[in-house]
Amino acid sequence: MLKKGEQTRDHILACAEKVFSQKGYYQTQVSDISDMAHVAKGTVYQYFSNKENLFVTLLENYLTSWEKDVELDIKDFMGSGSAKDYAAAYLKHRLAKTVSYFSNNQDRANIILRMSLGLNEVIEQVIRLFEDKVLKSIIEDIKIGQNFGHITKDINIEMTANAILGGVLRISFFYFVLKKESYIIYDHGSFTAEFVKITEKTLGMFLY
Amino acid sequence: MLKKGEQTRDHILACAEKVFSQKGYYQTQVSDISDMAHVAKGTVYQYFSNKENLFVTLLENYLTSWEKDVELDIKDFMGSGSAKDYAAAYLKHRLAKTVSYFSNNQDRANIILRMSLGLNEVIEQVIRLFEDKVLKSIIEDIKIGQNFGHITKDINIEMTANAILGGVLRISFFYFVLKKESYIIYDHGSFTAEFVKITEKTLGMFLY
Amino acid sequence: MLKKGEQTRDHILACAEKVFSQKGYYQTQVSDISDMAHVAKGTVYQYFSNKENLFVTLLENYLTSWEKDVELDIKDFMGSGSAKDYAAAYLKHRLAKTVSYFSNNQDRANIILRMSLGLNEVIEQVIRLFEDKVLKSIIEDIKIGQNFGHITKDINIEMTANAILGGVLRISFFYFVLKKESYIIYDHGSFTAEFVKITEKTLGMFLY
Amino acid sequence: MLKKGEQTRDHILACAEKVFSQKGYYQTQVSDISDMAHVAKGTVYQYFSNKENLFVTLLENYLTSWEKDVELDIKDFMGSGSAKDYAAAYLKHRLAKTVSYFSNNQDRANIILRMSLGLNEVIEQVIRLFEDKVLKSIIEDIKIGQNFGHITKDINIEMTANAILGGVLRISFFYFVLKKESYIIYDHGSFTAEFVKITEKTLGMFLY
DNA sequence: AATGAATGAGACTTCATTCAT
DNA sequence: TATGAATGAAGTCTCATTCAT
Repeated sequence: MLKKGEQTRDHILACAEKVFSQKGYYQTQVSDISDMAHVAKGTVYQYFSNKENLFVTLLENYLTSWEKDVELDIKDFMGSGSAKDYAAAYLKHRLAKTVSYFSNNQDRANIILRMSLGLNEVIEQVIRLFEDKVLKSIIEDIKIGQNFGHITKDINIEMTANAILGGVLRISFFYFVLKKESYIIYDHGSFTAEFVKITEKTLGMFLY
Repeated sequence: MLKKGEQTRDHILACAEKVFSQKGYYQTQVSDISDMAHVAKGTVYQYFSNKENLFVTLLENYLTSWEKDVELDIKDFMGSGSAKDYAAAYLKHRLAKTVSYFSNNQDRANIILRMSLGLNEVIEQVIRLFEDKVLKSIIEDIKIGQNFGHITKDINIEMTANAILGGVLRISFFYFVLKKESYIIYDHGSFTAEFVKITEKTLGMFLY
Repeated sequence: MLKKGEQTRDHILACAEKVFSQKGYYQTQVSDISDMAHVAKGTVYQYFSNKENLFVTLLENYLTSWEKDVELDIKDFMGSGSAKDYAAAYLKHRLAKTVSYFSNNQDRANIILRMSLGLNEVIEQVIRLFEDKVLKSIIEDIKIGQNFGHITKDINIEMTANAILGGVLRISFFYFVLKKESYIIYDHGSFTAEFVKITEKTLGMFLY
Repeated sequence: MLKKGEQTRDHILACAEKVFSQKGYYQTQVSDISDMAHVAKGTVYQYFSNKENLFVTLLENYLTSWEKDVELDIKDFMGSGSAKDYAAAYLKHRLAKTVSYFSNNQDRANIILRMSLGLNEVIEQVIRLFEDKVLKSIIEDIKIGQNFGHITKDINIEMTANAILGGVLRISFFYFVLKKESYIIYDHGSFTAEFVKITEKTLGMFLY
């Protein structure tokens, strides 16, 4: 069980997420957050050295939780056939998890995909860390795929990885932030399946 | 030849582009712009009702100039073979032009792809207009492709279009904003060719 | 006892009264007020949404305090003879109280009688409310006087009421704002008596 | 006939009167005036050293024109009976003329009665000059009346003069600025007659 | 651990005035 | 005589941050 202090901190963080997602970094005032959290402004400063630190804390949590989310859960793949099939399933898994990651928390999606860009150097650095991590994981996955033979070797890995990252981010933003209503028509499974199919084509998987 | 007033206005706009691109919207002060333009702060307000209006004017100009840039220039396609070939060339043309659009002016790329996001409702609306326009043009191009037969009909058009838009934006951002140095290794033609190739795969063009 | 916040607010209001009275609305800066109050500029904005609101708050307080001041205090009239005498005394009371109201606080007099006029629509409205209230109270008193028989019925009530209102305001302005030194020669009672005598004549009281 | 320059100057002055009357001194911008006059802002400064000077010029013109208006036009009184009657008629004449003065130009009335107060020391001084002049003329008229015997000697001249001045100003303001619609019900003659009747009572004329 | 009144640097914007044409 | 683009001092207001309680 969390101590009183921890609880307050987490509550402030949760409220900050909502407010930042709605208004953006510069347009939210610390008082918006403290108001929503029903604490005094000063209390926010007991847990976070300043507004930027509060925002960056959110972003860092996102990075951590994304890494945890896309980690392979080994039992998902037990007994899934040949090594090649295994590797393909692994890629799908990671793509699906990343999409899920955004669809599961739309404030988070909005902050990462829209609200964190071009703010200032400190924040920029953190968001870049996030994108780098995702980009590198895609690149790694592509290389694994090439080794296992379900992805051809004649592609521009970096550019393709960026194309896929762009696709993930844009589709997440489009369906989970901009057009929530149009996302409802999908069930989660078929939505992900569609997305994976598109990505497979971009990667040229199974085309031979 | 432009009148004095027009000249000043355009000069301010050009300086604003540079400053906004470097510092972002909220971090640039009107005085940064007037300083760079070597005019008094008040002069900025003779031409633009406020800071937001100045920024929005930039964005609106971008929309207009993108539309003009991707317009088909008929002589680019003269004697390009069958209708199907023609249509495919047309799609490539528009993709290539959009990528060029960003590579040709990096301040512009920086502003559109990074600095305009999540600022406030008015600005958001304009940037959304931009993205909408590009998205719609991709959707239209896909449909044309399907009619001409070089794009299969069994794809999720909206999601695919978003994947491609995401790819365009991310790749532009990555190579023209983030990693300028890594872009230099490409010549423009081969860069575009790579990009088009990836997109063709995403679209499943010529795969039958 | 007042809370800290209330105290500060009242203190700011008191200083604002002094400064507005000395310099007028547009010529006083918020910093003049905060300086005199020995608080930061921002503190003024904690209690008043803007400069206009601060000024209007003053004016509204004036309206309230005038109403309270001219309210009949019943013990002032106990045992004062016939109904007619009573009614006449009542009128005198209210005239005297209004004059006193201005003589008791010269900053207030200065603000109401000179500094609030022609400023802007919001402020104008409040000051008009004040004048309307006083005018209506005079009209009412005249009608009562006519019913009791000490004021003749053959007068133009509205114009007479305006003449009296103009007289009250001008005399207050002249003796309490412009020519304070010349007011000193009067004691308060004889000054008021003189004023009431003039007004009685304007009203044609007791002329038959 | 006026020269071109004189014409422009007068035209600016006329427009300034309208705008100052509508918006008040601080709320009107020099550009409001130049716009209405269809001249450039710079042109205003060819004829008036600054905004204040433009306003003061208006006020000074008012003073001059009032003096001219209330000057005795001797033929109005030819053969009007006894000296006493003559003197009484003279007083009425001046009161009536002053009321007419305001009713004839409502922008002027608005500026003098409302828009010139509490602005700044220079302007204050001019408006004070105006009021002083009118006050003195009333005082003088009262003394003449006392000499001729139609005004009693047992009145407080200064206070009475102020009461009358206040009445004139307030009634002018009320009927010519605030409640124009209610003034229309009067014909000018009967309106003035009512007003003079009230003033006579205030002065205690003919009460013996 | 929490409060919230107070701070004050600094942002945006206005507008009377100037001056080269 | 007229113009209107340019100026920049000065004003209002904001809001992240502090600190005594």
